[in-house]
Parts: sequence; C-alpha cells; structure tokens
Amino acid sequence: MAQKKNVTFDDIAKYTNFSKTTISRYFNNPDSLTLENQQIISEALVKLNYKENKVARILANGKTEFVGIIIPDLYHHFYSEILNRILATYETFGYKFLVFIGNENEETERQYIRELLAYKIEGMIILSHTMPSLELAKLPIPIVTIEREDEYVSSVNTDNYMGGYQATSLLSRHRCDVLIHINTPTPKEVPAYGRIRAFSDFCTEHDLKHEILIRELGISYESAEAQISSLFEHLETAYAGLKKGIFLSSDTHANVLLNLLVRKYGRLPEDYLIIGFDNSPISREAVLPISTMGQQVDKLAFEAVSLLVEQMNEQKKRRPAALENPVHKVIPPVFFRRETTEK
Amino acid sequence: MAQKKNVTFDDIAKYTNFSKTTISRYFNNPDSLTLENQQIISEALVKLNYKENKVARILANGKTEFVGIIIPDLYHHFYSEILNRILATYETFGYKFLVFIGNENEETERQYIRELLAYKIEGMIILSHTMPSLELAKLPIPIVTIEREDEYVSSVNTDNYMGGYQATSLLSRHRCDVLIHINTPTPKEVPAYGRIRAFSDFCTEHDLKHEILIRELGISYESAEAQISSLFEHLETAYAGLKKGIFLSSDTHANVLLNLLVRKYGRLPEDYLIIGFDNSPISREAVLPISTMGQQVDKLAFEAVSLLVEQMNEQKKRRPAALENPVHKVIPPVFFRRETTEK
DNA sequence: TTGTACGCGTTATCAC
DNA sequence: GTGATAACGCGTACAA
Repeated sequence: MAQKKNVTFDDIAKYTNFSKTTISRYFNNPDSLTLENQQIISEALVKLNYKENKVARILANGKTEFVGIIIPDLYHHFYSEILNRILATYETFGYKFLVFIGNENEETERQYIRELLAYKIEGMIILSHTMPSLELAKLPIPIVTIEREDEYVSSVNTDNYMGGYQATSLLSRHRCDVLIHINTPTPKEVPAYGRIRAFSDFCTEHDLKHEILIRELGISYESAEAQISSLFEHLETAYAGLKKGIFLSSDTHANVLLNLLVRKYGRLPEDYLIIGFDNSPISREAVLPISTMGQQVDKLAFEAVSLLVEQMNEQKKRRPAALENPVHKVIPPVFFRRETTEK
Repeated sequence: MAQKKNVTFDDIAKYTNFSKTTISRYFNNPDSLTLENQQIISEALVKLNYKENKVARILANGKTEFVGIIIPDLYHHFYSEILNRILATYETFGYKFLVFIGNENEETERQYIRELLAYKIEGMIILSHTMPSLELAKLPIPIVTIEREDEYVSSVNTDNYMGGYQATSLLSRHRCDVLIHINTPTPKEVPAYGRIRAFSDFCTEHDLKHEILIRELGISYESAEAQISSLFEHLETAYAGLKKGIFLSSDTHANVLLNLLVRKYGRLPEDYLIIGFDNSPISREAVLPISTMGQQVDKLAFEAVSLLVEQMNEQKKRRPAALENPVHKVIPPVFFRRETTEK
C-alpha cells in the first residue's frame, strides 16, 4: 500500500478541468453544480479511485465527529451492553467513538482525556467513577455521564430510587414478614445509592420489619459467594419460619443467593422471595429465572448520546450558550416478574 | 470553548523567539536542542497553556495510531471480554481504537470500513463474520482476524481442535458409556468447527459410542432452552441408565442443560457429566460450577494486536515487504475442572 | 455557477 | 543547533 500517493481534490480538478473548490463543493453542496458537471466529477471519482481523507477535512473545518468514552470495564454486563448501545448510535448520529478503559487511576485517566482532546473529540461520555464531576465540568467540551456522580455535569441515570421503591413495595405486597436489602458499600453521591434510600424509606414509611445488610461483596463470584453465604446463614437463623422478601443490589448477587438456596434445598423454598437489579443475562440464565428491576440500557445509552449531540451542536453555533446548567435525565426502570417472586 | 483560538507552534515560536521548526524538534527530537533552550520552551508551553493537536500531526506525517475494530456484538461475553483486552493494549502499544459494531450486513460493513479508511487507520482487527477474508485481504492496510474464517488474512485463534479433543478425552477417561456433543450449525471454515471435528475424530479413533446433535440454538436463552430441552428428553430416553458425557459448544448452552437437570432432579445426577466451552462467567455463576474448556482471551487479544503492530510497522518501512503470506497464530485452550465432571 | 488565494497546525527538507 | 519554506488535503471567504 501507500506506494502510489493518494488521489486528492487537486488530481480530480486537473483531470476534470475544474478547480479544487468545485470538487469540494461537489461533496459539500452538490446542488450548486449543474447536473452534468456533477456527472463528470462523479465519473472522474471512480475513474481515479478517489478515497476521501477525513483527517484533512478535520484540520480544515475542525469537525472530527469523534466522541470519547471512558468506561470502567467490560466485564460487568451493564457496561458492555451500554457500550454496545452507544456504539450502535453511529447509525443515527454518525459520531465515531474512541474508547478507553478507565483503570481507577486519576492521573492515567487525565492522560486519556488529554489524548482524546488532542484528537479534537467534540464531546465525551464518562462511565468511569474515577474523576470528580467538578473536574470534568472544567473541560472545554460537553460531557455526559451515565450512572455515576454527576453534580457538576450533565448526565443520564436510571431512576434508582423508583426502582428500589417499587421492588420493596412489591415484596411488601407479597406479605413478607421481613424485608431484607443486601448491597455493597455505595457512596451517597452515586445514583445507585437511591436503591438503598428507597428501601429504607419505604420500610420506614410503612412501618415494616426490615434489615439492611451492607457488605463488601467484591467483584468476583467467589468473594460475593463467601459474603452472601454468611449473610444467608444469618437469615436462616434470625428469621427462621418467617417469609423473607430479599432485594439485592444486582442480579449477580441475587443469583448467588439463589444458588445457595437451591443447593441447600434442591429448589427455592416458599419462604424466600428474591428481587435483583439490572435485568442482566444472569437473571434469565439462572437455575430459576430471577425477578429483577431492569435498567433500560438502550434508553440510557441513546439519551446520553442524544443529550451530548445537542450540546455539541450548541458549541458549533456562533455564540455558544455559556456554561449552561447541567441537565440530568432520568430513565425509569422496568420490573420483570419472574419465578423468584411468584409463590 | 473554542472562544480563544488554540495555542500553536507559531505562538510558542513568537513568544520564545525560536522558529516553528525548533518547537517541533522540542517534541520530536529534544536532544537536538540545548538544555537551556529546552527549558525556555518548556516554560513557554505551560505559560501559554499549549495543547497538542494530533490531527495536524497526522496530516503532516500520516501516522494516526488508529486501529479499526469491527466486532459482531458485545452481548456475548467472549466479544466484550476480548474487546476489553484489546482496548487495554493501549497501555502497551499506544494505538487508539475506533470501534464499530458489525451488523451482519455486508454493505453496511463495507461502509464502516470506508469510514475507517477515511480516518487513515493503520490497521484493522476483525471479529465480525460478515465479510469473506478474500475481500479483507485486498484492503490497503494490515488485517488481523480473531476466531473467524481467515483463509486469506492473518489471524489469531484458539486451538479449537485441541480443546475439543481434550474435552472429549476427559469425558472418555471418566468412563462414560456414551459421549454426546451438542452444537449449533457451524460452517467448516470457522475455527470453532474444530470442536466438532475433534469430538468426532476422538470418538472414531477410540471406537466410542457417541452422538453429535446439531440444532439451531438461536441467540436467546429461551430459544436455546427450547431446543436443548427436547435434546434432553432424547438423552433421557435413548440413553437411560447409561453414563452420559456431554460436551457442549458453549458455557451458555452447558448452563441451560445443567438447569434442566437441576430443576428436574434437584441436583446433578451421577450419570451426567458436562463440559462447556469458553470459561465465561456463567460457568462459575451457574448453580453448580461448570467444567469448561477456557479460551485464553487475554492472549488472543494481545497476540492479535501484537501481530497487527508488527505488520503495521512493516508498512512504515521504505520498501514494505510485499503481500507476505498470512500468519495464523494459535492459542491453546485451558481446561477448568469444576463440579460437573467430578463424580 | 465557478475560480483564486489563503488558512488549518504540524512535519520534512534543505540550508546555514 | 537552528531557521525558512514547502508540503499534507480540504474548506471557505471573496471575487468574478
């Protein structure tokens, strides 16, 4: 490759006896040429086998149509699905995505951002939790975050509070004697904290017997199993004979509990109801399909890109609206009734 | 943003009374400047708050450090993990990745490739199965594929044959009375077909009673469950009383079968041994940890990028080696012995 | 409707 | 060790 130099507007211009400008217009404003001249150029393009060079175009007009993404990892299904959906918006908006895996190190992520800015990205979507939104807000391009601390930047989040409230309410309607919430330590600024608040609020408001169990559940199945196993023993002894409604922070953790139960009893006992969160694949693949409060990942992703595109367009105007206040969009969760709540 | 124009080499040159050239050299060949002049420029950079512009650099020297990726989806854990690992090689090689989700449509993927080439990517990694390798081979940049048809392009694949052979061999050593392989229709050109060939070869060579069950298992849990459920009934009747060693095409499918068994019997019966493929999370999260032939996804990804980098470097030389023959790297699988083969 | 001339920000090629 | 100048390929006033 790269042996022969690439065909440029100049070559086409010489070949067709037009000027570079006319060739450029053929691409950007074809109606300003006569139909026959469009024909001539069109034929010359195939004849010479012209390939566009967007790098030159960017340098000339500044529009890269690049969006940067920093995402913590792709092991959690939530992240990989949301990335999938974000990338798929190419069909709608035409933006290309430069993706970095955040690695929990602030200085490294700053480096990623510098690199992204050097490539003249027009906006960024951040899912990584590493950098405070206050710092992100100072960047010279629009930022949209998804499901992370977002005080100073625009964001799209699931309505975690509503999700937690509905899940708890549903367990309560099933006349459980005690309601349990199992979660991993969660900072108050993170949207997912709403699940804990909602559980607590609902139980307090309705004067229900309940317990909130916060443990460091780790990221591996094994560490979660170790922790939840001990919580399970606690439940078995403390609430023996009572009907237990258990709302867990994720489907992964709900599945761990379900497995412990099925291994012990060969089935899910009558006195256990389980609700997970996320509607991730494991909730359907589990030994019994797990009822779950699903995040609408497709909408989260689409709204995030959509919001970002709006703000990027604003930047392209003559006099961009000054640092407008952050916009926070909220997407309602959707409940999936499955076998772990049907008794 | 973009209110104030960006600081350029020109600005720095004027400020420091050097020429643009010297500023450029400061970045690309600092040793050619005196230490004190490096100091002066260095200070000017922070003073003026210079931000590099890689787009201009690309236009001038042609090196984008971009690699294109076309991947079928991120719902299958294999793909999301491999993408994760590929993106993570940024730390090693410095290449940035432009990612497209292939959507099974040849013309659309061709469009993606045109777009990628317009951005002057230096190479591509293809996981999507849509375009024949013959066509890929004609592109003007190096290509590396992963786990797909690869006759005419370089590739990195798992040693599927070895994986299938070892899995079958292991089941045979457990003295199963009959060996079963369950798979979805797989074209012979795809590396994963080696699993079927290996199963068949091993059974034939060792004169073992066996059956290969190929069904369209679909992509949803529900469709797989429907198919495997009927296969399960077949196994229960056709091989009642016999010890069955079952090797499935993926952990997802192995999990479906395991669930059917546990739901029916409350546990995994003695006369069933199960081995999956991939070592995906479900193999650990299942109600019983599933024995599986794991792909070394980290190595697949690293070797793919590594191979691509080699070939891209070759292209940058004065006289690039002509269309060298495709290189096919093979990564051995690793067996994970878990509870579904331990009786 | 079409053309001229210059700008975008960096690197490469010579000189000195 | 440093500088002047010409690329790189396209967009865009401004003119015609």
